[in-house]
Amino acid sequence: MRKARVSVRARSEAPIIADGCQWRKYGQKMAKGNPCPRAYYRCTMATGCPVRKQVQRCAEDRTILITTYEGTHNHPLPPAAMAMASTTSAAASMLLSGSMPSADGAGLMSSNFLARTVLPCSSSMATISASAPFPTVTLDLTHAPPGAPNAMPLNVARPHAPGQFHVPMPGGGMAPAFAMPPHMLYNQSKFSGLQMSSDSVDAGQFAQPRPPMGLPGQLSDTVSAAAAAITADPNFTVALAAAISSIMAGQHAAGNSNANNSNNNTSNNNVMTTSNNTTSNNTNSETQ
DNA sequence: CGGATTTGACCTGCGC
DNA sequence: GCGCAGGTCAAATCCG
Repeated sequence: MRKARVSVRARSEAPIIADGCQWRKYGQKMAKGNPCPRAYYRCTMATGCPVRKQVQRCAEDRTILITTYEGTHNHPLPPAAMAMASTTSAAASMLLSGSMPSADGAGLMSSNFLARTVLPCSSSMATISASAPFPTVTLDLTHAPPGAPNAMPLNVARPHAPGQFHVPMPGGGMAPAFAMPPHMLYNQSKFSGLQMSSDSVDAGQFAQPRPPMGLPGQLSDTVSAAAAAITADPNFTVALAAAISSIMAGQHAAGNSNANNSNNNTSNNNVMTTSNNTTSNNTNSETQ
């Protein structure tokens, strides 16, 4: 079963993006063709959490940090991360619904549709790769929001692999992607869940102690606060990284829950839901 | 002293 | 079959 990956290209001076999860470094290798070493991290927020991430600086511009997430959290994530996951899960759903073996045509088109539908306000660039060994969605945050001092057209220098699908997000800044009201975020998560499998939605999405339908007031407040914090936080990549982690978690949950109905999902195997996983202390909330 | 990081060795998959 | 590159392991080391 192929694993879906979500990679985030972000401009960061720090050696690693603080995404709210606890990571333990377990290896480092020099990648061919890149003078910068690639670091391997494993999630240590819960014992046995299979989530891993690779961190590598872009060879073309070392201020860009490429973080690739793989796997799924098997532990709960805080509501704030869940809210972010709702948005990013949309990107993941695009990936999973559009990167299937036969996704060269219609699949990618639907991805485009989803991209425009779900992330209408983001100026970030979502790249869906259907030809890669693993279905991969790349969120390119190197396009800083308007007014950002270090906004640079880095993307143009990046060689785009054939088969990759770029979805320019209309809108002003990337932050607005998270500026939607909480119910919107939740609807997004439902939407992305519905793109996949109903089982996934039931089993994986929001496995936290809360009603499956609708957003309780308390959670709504939390999410709202999180969204506000995110939008107000200049360090947007932190938030996104946490969200990506959550996405991957959702994928895993979907995969698990789909174990008994894989025949129903052959066209979109392993779709993700926003699920249960969650990063606990999000850096955003910390910084607020 | 315990946990995290470093780093060389080892394993595995893939291309030639 | 062989060599290479990516990924992981685990002992040594570092740090709070």
